[in-house]
Order: sequence, then C-alpha cells, then structure tokens
Amino acid sequence: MNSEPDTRPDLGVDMPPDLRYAAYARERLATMSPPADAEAFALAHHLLQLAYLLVTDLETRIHRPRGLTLPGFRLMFKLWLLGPTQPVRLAEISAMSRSAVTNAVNTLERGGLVERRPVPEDGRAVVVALTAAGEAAVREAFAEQTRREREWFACLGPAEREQMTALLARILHSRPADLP
Amino acid sequence: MNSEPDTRPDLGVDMPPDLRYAAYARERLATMSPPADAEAFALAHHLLQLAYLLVTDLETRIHRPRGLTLPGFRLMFKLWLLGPTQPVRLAEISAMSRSAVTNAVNTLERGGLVERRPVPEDGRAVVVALTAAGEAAVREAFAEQTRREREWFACLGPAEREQMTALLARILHSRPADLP
DNA sequence: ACGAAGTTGTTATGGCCGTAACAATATTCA
DNA sequence: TGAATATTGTTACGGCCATAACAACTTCGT
Repeated sequence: MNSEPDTRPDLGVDMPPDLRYAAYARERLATMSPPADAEAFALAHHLLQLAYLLVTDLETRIHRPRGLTLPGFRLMFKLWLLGPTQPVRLAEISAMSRSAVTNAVNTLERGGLVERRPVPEDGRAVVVALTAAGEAAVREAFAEQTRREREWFACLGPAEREQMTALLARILHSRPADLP
Repeated sequence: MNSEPDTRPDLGVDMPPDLRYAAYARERLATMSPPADAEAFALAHHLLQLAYLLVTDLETRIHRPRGLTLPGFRLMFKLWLLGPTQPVRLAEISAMSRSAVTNAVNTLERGGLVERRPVPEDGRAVVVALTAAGEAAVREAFAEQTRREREWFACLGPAEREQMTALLARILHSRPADLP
C-alpha cells in the first residue's frame, strides 16, 4: 500500500533554506487554532520569493557587471520601445512615483545613457531620451536578460509557461480597484 | 465568420497603463527583426509587475498605517513561527544579506518590536526575539495581510490558485544552480 | 597549544523607492 | 482677464537592500 509518490511538503533535505522555511510555515499555519490560510500564505510567499530571487539574479548577474541596474535597464528598455518620453508617462506605465523616475534618470544621465530635453510647448515638461551609448547598452543587456530568463523558466513546458502568464495577467487585470 | 472571442492583446481602452504598455511591448518585440521572445518578456514582466504591485499595496495599505514595513513584518512573522533566531539564519531563509537583517532589526528594535539577546555559548552570536508588543503587532498584521491577499487572488478559482502555487514552487525548486 | 582559516555581526557607501513639500508652469472658470 | 486649481518635475528625508571591509570570536589543522 501507499506506494504513491509523496506529495507532502518536503520537510527533508536538499531544499534551499527559503523553501524549507516555507514548507515549515505552511504546516504550522495549518495546525494553528484557529487554522490560518496556509494556501494563501504559500501562494503569496512563492510569488514574492520568486520575484525577489529573479530580480536579484538579473541585477547581480546581468546588469551590475555592465554598470547598469535592473530598474535602470527597465527604464531604458521602455525608452527603447517608446522613444523619448516624459517622466510622468514613465511613472504611469511603471506604476512608480515621479520622484523614483527622477532619481533613476539622474543616475542614468550621470552615466551618459539618457538625456533630458526640454519640451517647447510646455515649460514644465521634459522628455527623457536614450543616447547612442544608452541605445547600444539596452540592446545588449536585453539579449542577455532574455537568455537568463529562459534559464529560469526552462523547467516549465511551453503550455505551462503560457498558463502561468495567463494566470498572472488575470490577476493584473482584476487587481483591487482601490490601489493608490 | 470570425465570431470567436477576440484573444489578441487588448490594445484598446480600459486597461491600466502598465498592462497597456506590456501589450504594446509584446507586439513590438514579436515584429522585430530578428523577432525577440515576446512570451518570455510577458511572463517575466507580469511576474515582476504583480509582485511589485502586491508588495506596494500591502506596504501602504496594511503595514505603514500600523507603523510597520513589509520587510519588517516578514521578519517578525518568521520570529513568530520560529522563536528567537540568529540573524544569520534569518538571512538564509530570506535569501537576504546579513547586513539587510542587521538594518531591519535595528529599525524594529527602535520601535520596541524585537530585541537582541546574547548567546552564552558563542560570543559572536546574537538571537533576535519578538517583544510582547511585537508579538501582538505581528498577530494583528498577519490577519489583515491574509485578508488583503485573498482579495488579490479572489479572481482565481481554488484549482487555479493551487496550479499557480505549484508552478511557482517548481521554478523555485529548480532555480538556476549558480545563484549567489 | 597555537596560528590559520572561517564565521558572525556591524558599519560605510551607494542605489532604489515612497511620501511630503515645493516652485514653475498650465488650465479652468467665474 | 485674473484668481483658483491642477499638473510637472524636483528635492529632502527615511526605509530597504547589496557589496565590501572590518573586529571579535570560534574552529580547524598541525
């Protein structure tokens, strides 16, 4: 009997410490009184943990060695696709604050990767544009980042990747309405 | 003919700016020469964007009003489950640097939520422990965070949530071996 | 026993990010 | 037209995080 594969959380060996902790936490939450929602914890934990590991990995492995940062690259990538763009637009599509864009642009401008240009029709406005050096940097970094992302997601089949993208997109579309 | 539901990326209206950008980027990447991997972009973008929105939302809506931060809460939550713990263990299970733990503990200690205790057997070591105030704070914040997480994932059915957790767990288990 | 090597926690420095406040400019509307 | 309001970008401040260097301590190896 009982020769099925063991699907209980693997509390044993050969597990990264973060997953070992997550499995332990799941068991503890389920056996609390009153029992807490262990499934909600696992979903949120895995989502945030994966995002954190992926961000850290891309940052240290791809971008820092090139003198970039991941947020800096993501901003440059948007400029690459969109062309010269106002900070307020960049903040909108990134769901970031305007001051965060200001800071990122300052760093990139110090590195000669982007430049600010005044907008004649509006004395308040500015557009941020890639320099030639920035355009080259974003093109090369994009290729490397894509390659690394493929390594991360290689453990999923094409259908599973599509499924995961669809699930993420559904949550993003039906995000709680009362976001800041 | 052609009365099927339109499954093309919705470039139209009524979309948050970040998703509108993502749909545009996907199209642009697919039509580049040579074509870039638009699916890899979408998966990575949605994953990072969702994590960012969720983190920001939990931070501003749940934890900041209570005088906490999300990283601070997550550390206290670990202490709640594990009991007094050394910073080096906390860094391991969080996949963070030791200095990040030091900083987080400093902030929490200033707020009277945790305390450091020396370890008699090891003159270098310290354990971090919840205070009574910290224990109460983490218990209340946990209930609120779980409620908010449920709102975020309410658009998925139970089977879909389980599926998503499983996909995330698979990636986490088979993470690239050469992480820092 | 004792010096070399490793571990633990901290500090310094720098980047990212949010909120709040601000100056400059644009827009609205009475 | 002119004052009230809104928008844009920036700055100041504080929290988070990483890396690198460091002091204190422990452990290892001979």
